Amino acid sequence: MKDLSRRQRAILQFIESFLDQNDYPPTIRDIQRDLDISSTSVVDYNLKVLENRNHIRRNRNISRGIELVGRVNHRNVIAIPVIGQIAAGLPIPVPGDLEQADSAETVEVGADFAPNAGRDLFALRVKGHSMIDALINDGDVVVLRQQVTCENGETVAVWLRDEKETTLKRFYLEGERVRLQPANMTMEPIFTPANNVEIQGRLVTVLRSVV
DNA sequence: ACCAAAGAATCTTCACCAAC
DNA sequence: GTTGGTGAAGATTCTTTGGT
Repeated sequence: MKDLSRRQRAILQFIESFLDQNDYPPTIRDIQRDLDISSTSVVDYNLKVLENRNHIRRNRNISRGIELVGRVNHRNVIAIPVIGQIAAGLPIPVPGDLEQADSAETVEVGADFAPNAGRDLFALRVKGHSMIDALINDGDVVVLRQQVTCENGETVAVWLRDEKETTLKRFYLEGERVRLQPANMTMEPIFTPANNVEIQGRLVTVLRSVV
């Protein structure tokens, strides 16, 4: 905050209080009017500075494309419990006991990411690089919707009874057997009898941790 | 400590564009 | 025409630096 001019702090504060009062960010002209600035260029200049210093993000393709960095708008956020890990060779907790899952850890995603989300969402932390073929890396969190059926082509977490493994793959039912297709085309799909497969949930989104 | 010069940061004016 | 936004050019203010 110390690296900001008085005007930049005022703009930042205005955006914050505007977001509190409304569910959408202000326009450049809103800021200009409220702070008694004579030109939109001043606002734009200061927004650029704030953007460079990582206080805000801007989407210039859309109107009202200002976003505060590091601020969560709780009205539009869903907290999802991280109930376990997903890794080759390790079973995952059954997402039936969501209620009592002592998931101290939760992840927050924007409501836009998971429309119509209810209590049926859960998250798993990816352990190891076993799913790098699905562009999912060690430490990422996958958000899944709890369900036992799915459409062909959907990416799902499946429990393989015989192998005692959980894996995240694209699901194709082909007669009596199931093809579990990795995202990476150079990798071989897994074929397994349909009754060996137990669908745990469908992939909703992947949260990548950038450290 | 004081002051002036130089450079950086900030602001203004004006013109312009695109979408509605 | 209105709204939301950008860009260029130049003016003003602030900060730093160097000389005394």
